[in-house]
Amino acid sequence: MPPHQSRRTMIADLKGRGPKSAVLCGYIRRIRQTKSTTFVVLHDRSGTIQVVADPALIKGAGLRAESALEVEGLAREDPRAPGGIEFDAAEIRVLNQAADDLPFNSVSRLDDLSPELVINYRPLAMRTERGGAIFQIEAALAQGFRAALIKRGFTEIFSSKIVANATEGGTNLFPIRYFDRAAYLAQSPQLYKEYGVAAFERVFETAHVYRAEPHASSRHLCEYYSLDLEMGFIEGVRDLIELEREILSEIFAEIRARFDKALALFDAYLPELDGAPTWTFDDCLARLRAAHGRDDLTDDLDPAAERQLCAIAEKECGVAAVFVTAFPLASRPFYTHPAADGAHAEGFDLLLRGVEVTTGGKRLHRRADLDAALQSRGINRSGFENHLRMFDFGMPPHGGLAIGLERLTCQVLGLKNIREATAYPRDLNRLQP
RNA sequence: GGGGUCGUAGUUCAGCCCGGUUAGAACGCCGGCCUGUCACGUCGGAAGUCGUGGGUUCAAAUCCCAUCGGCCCCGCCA
Repeated sequence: MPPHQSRRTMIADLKGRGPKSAVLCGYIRRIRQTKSTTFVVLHDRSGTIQVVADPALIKGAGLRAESALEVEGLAREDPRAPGGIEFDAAEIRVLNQAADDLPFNSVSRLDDLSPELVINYRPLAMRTERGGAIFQIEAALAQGFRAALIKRGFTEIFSSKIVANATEGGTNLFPIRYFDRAAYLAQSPQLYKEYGVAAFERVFETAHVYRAEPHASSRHLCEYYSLDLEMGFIEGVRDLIELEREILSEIFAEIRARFDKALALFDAYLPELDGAPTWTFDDCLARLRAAHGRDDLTDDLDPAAERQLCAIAEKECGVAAVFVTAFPLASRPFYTHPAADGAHAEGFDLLLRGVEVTTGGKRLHRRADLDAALQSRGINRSGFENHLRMFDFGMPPHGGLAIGLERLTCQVLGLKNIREATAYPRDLNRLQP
């Protein structure tokens, strides 16, 4: 432990230890004054405690919520204190005074504030119980993804986010200047994941990806965090669906256990995905026609259909999630492996609680097939020569999937806007903080 | 990108339709009082270029036009 921390005791370590003199460091959550006593609710990363101080001790110190303090004193049990333990302050040092015009504080309800304000003051918002839990749970989801895959023999890769070509389609990339050449921010690690398969069979990457689509919606960002995996020697899309079922169930179980208390602050939903059905795109259309009389969908689902399908799945199978397979091939990227009928894709989406959180599928693994796919889509093959070469050394049959981390966090916690699960969102208008 | 809606103290809002005294409230902030609070209570105070620019009018937070921004829905996707 570094010397400057050696005197400090974490608040959580005071519980059940009897009277103990200590130095606490933390933030003020609340101040309550009476004539004889001032109560300061002090919070550190481990917990919260009521500090009891003589008014003379803090007279003129101008204590305010959110200020950073160091408090020296004695912890003791007291039935009058919240939590049964409190801290008698002998000395209080203000390490940094908070401003007197903060728009909210760490005990505010973020729901009562404008979303914009919450983003502009993100670190302060994260100091609230609920606002902090969102990002701790998001971190746990990403960490759970990595742990589940490492356990299954996947190797983590770190691909460049500066690329020369589009991987999915050419219209939605952010162009950047790379010295005297044109380059783009990567919209997906797709091609690099496939190279990873050629080397390691199973790889994953978690990183930001960039989409220059000027959409204004509650579930899109120009920069989002993608949980990506790719695996070799698969037989079909079922291998991928079963893998995702397993790892998500595993991650959700871990989060239910670890964030037991925090989850109560949300409309949380972390189901076992064993029961989630797998329906083909045509099955879905039939169900939507039967349940909602819809006959307006042809090549893709719309947001209303995604909500309706999850509701149907919940009713039929008890889980508000659906794996949708066999989308029409034309709506999928060039590297998509067709299903046996040639018209549909050997791919899938996972709809969770009404929103698409995953897209995955089997990829073309033979150079000639990729070449033909590029040609039939009218994509200029000259930029892909180097890419196609990577398929010349025994690229196995393979496939993979990508989960949008912020979307997953939203769906799991019942958040309404993806910006709630994005610390520093990038959208059409926002570039700061 | 299309449609809808909103922008007034630090914050959340009322006022706008039907233009007219010093633009209000709650919370927060500052100060006083209060034998231990725990959303403490209580008394007082400070705090607003009414998003921005233009127009109509004797007079604009209020009406008109433009512009910028927020939120919701759609398109598209993770």
